[in-house]
Amino acid sequence: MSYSIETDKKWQGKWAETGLYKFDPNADGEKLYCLEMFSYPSGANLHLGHWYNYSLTDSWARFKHMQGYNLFHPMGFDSFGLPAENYAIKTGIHPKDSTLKNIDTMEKQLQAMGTTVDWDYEVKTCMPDYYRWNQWFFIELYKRGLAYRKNAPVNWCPSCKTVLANEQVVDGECERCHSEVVRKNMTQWFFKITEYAQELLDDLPKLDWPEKTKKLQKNWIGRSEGAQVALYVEKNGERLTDENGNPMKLEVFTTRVDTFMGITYVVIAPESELCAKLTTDECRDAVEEYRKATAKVTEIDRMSTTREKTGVFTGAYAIHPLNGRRVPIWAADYVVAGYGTGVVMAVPSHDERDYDFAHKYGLDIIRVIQPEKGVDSDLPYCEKKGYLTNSGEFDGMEMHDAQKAIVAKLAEIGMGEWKINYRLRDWLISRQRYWGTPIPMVHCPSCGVVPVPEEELPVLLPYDVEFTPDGESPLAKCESFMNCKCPKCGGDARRDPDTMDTFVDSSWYQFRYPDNKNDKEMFSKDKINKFCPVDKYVGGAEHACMHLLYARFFTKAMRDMGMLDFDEPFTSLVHQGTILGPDGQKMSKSRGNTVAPDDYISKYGSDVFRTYLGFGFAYIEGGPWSDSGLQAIVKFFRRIETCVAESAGVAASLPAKADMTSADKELNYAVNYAIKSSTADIEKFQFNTPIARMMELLNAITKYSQDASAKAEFKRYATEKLVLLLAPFAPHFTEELWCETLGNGYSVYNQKWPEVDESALVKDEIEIAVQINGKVQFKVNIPAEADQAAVEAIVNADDRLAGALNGRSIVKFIYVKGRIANIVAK
RNA sequence: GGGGUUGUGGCGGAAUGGCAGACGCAGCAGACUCAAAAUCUGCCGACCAUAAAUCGUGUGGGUUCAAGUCCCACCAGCCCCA
Repeated sequence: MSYSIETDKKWQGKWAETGLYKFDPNADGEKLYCLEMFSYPSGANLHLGHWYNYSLTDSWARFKHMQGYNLFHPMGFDSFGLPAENYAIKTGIHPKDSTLKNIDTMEKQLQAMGTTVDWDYEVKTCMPDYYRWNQWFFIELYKRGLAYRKNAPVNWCPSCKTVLANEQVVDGECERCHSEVVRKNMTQWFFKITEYAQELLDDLPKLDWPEKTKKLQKNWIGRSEGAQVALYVEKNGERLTDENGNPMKLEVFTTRVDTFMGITYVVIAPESELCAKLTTDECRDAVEEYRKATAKVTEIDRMSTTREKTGVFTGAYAIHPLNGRRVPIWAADYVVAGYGTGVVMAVPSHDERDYDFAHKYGLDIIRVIQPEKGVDSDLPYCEKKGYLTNSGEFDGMEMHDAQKAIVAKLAEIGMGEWKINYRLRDWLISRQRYWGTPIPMVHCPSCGVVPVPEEELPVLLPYDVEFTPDGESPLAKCESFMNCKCPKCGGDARRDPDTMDTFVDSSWYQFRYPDNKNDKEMFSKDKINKFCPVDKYVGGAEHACMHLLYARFFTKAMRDMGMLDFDEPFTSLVHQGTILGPDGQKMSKSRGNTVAPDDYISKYGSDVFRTYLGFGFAYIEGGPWSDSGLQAIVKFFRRIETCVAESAGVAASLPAKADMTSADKELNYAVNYAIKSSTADIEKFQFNTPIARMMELLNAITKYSQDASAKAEFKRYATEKLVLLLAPFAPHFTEELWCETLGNGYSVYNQKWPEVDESALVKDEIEIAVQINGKVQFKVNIPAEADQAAVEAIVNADDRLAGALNGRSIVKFIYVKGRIANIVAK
C-alpha cells in the first residue's frame, strides 16, 4: 500500500497494542530525558507551532533511542490559567469541563502525530493530585521564609472591576473594555527568588543553553555593584527620627557614589509609603493628586528615558551627611517603589534624567566630576571617568579612588556601605482568579496567617463558584470554601481567596513526570536523582526569562530542602524558531493568517508533514509558512516506495572491499556520507540538511541501479540504510517499508542507528581547485594523501599553469590538505 | 537610548576561514502521451546574442595567501532592556 493517513492509523494501532513506546526505567542504555515545554489545552486543534515543536523534537528523540539511549519522553498539560476562565465568563461553560475536554482532544491529536510519548507518565496541572504539591511546596517555602506576604500594586480595571494580568493591559488600557487601567495596592504572596539571585547568575555558564538566552537571564537578574548610602531627613524644620529615637535615614542605592557630593535633590517614588510619610501638610494635596496620576502610567512608560519627566515637591528635605547641604525631596514617577530602595539620589550634573528634571524645575546643578583635572566639559557629563571637584576633601581624586574614599568615610559614621543590587524582584504569585491552585493558607482573627496542615491537603478548588468579574477573587464569594476552622486554635477562620500564578505549576512539572503517580510525596528523591535533570529541553524563546528562571529557582530551593541532589533542571536547551504566517507576520486569529495542519495531515499523512517541517525550515530560525515544498516530500516518499519495492525479497549485503567496482564504491561513499552528516546534524537540531542528504542518497541508489554491474543485494543494503535514516522523521512510513515491504522484523524503531564506515569516505583520488591569488584558475586530480610538495609538482607540470600565470612569477605555494591549492603570484 | 540577533538567487534554504548558492520549490526546454496529469532528462545568480571575461552573500573599510564566515563603522528588520 502506498503511504497515507491510513498507514499512520495502522501502525499507531500496532504500537499501542505492543506497547512499543512504554518507558522501562530499568532498560539498558544511558538514560535520556527529552522534554518539550508542555502546552496549554486551548479549544482549537493542535496548531502549526505545536507540530513544529513536538514532531521534530520527537524525531530527535527517536534518533537518540535508535542510538541506544533509554529514552524518557513524557507529555502533559499546563491546564490552569486565564483563557479557560475568560471562556467560562463568556459562555458559562465551566473551566474544568472545557479544559478536560480540550485535553482529551489534544491527546488524540498528539497521538495522531505518532510520537514516542509514553502517556502513562502524563501530568495535568489542574488536577488535585498535581496541585496539592504546589500547595505542599508553598508551605515548605513559607516555613523557610521563602514565601511571604506584602503589599504590592496590581493592575486594576475600574470598569470591569477586576485585576488584570500584565498581558491583559494593552497601552495602559484594559484589553476588553478599553478603560484606563490603574494600579492598586493589595496584600499578596511572594516567593523570594531574590535569595537565589547570585546563584542563578553564577550557574549560567555551565548550562548548555543558547548564549542569547543566558544573556537575557543575566540581564534580567541585573546584578549591579555599587553602594548603599543614606541621608538624614528634615520635615517642617525638624530632623526626623525612627522609632528608637535615632536619626531617620533615607537610604539610596547608587553605582556612582563618586558623585555623592553633587547631590542637589532626592527623588522618591510617589506611591511609596515613605512618600506619604515625608509629605508635609502644605504639599499633601499636590502630592496626592500626582500619586493618582502616576497610578495610571505603566511602569514601562515611567522608566522610559524619552518621556517628559514630571514630579512634585514633597515639602521635606534631605540633609547630606558629609557636607550638610539641605536638598529638597521630590516625588517623581521616574522612580519606581519596587525597585531598589524606591529612593534615588539626584546628581543632575552627571545623570541625564536628573539633568532634564533639574533643568525643568529649576533645581541646582553642581559639577563634581571633571574629565581632566581643571577641565570643565559640558553638562551633564556622564562618562565613567574623571576627577572630583567641588567635593571638599575629595577634590582632585580619580573617581574610582574617590568612590572608595567616600564609602569609607560614610561607613565610619554608619551612613553607607558597599552593596550589590539586583534588578530581579521577588516573584508575585497571588492571582485574584478562580482557575488556579488555591493558596493553602488560613487567616485567623486571633492567630493570623496559618498554613493548612499537610494532612488536610489538597485544599480543593470548589466547582460551584461564581466567576463573573466584580473585583473580588471568585473564591472570596464562595462561602463554603472561605469558611474554615483555624488549624491552630480551632476558631472560625477564612481561607486565602487567591490562587497561584500558573508559572508555579510549570516550575516543577519536569520533576513530576518520572513519578507522576506518587501520592505520598511531591516526587521520590531517588527517582528524580536517577532520571533528572532533563537532558534536552525544547521550547519557545518567549519563555527565556520567566519560566526558565522560576524553574531554576525551584530546583535550587528543592536542593537546599534536601529534595534532590542537583543544581539545574535543564542541562541542555533548544529553542525552536517561530513559524510565521504566509505574510511573514506572526500568526494570529485577528490577523487571519493562521495555518491549520489538519487538512495537510488528512491529505498527506503525518509523516509527509513532519518531514516537510524538518526539510523546509531551519529549525532554530523558523520563518514564514509556505507549503510549496510539500509536494517535494510527497515525491520523495513515492520514489522511496518504488526503490524499496525493488528490493523486496532480496537479501541485503555489503560487497567485500576487494570486490567493489567503482560504482559500488561510489554508492558506499554516498551511504556513509549520508549517515555521517545526518548523525551530526540531527544531533544539533538541524533537520533540513539530513533530509537533503537522504535525497542525495536516494539519487545515488537510483543511479547505481541503472549501472549494468549493479548488485541487487548491495542496493538493498543501501536502501535499508536509507529507510533507517528516515525513520525518525517518518515513523509510520518507514515502519511500513521496514516490516511489510522489506519483510524485516518489527519494529524499525528498535533498529540500531546506522554507523559510519569512515574508510568508505576515504577516496583514493580527489579533485581540488588551483587558485592564483585567491581566484580559481583550474582543477586538478591528486592522490588524496599527497603532501604539499607532491601537489606542487602536479600543479607545476600542468600545461594550464603558464597561461593562468600570464607572465607572473610564483612567490609562494600553499596547499591545504584535501581542500585547495593557492599560488601567490606577482 | 543601551544590549542582542539576523541580512546569501524569483522563493525555502546549504556552506570546520578554502571551488558561494548543497538539497528542494518555482520557471524554461525536451522525452513519453491523441492530449493532459503523473513520471523521466537537461538548463536554471547577474551582465552578455553566445562564449570568454567580469561582477556577485545589506553598505563601506580592515585582517589574511584566501572572507558569506573574523574585526571596525554604518543601514535595515526582529527580539530584549530602558
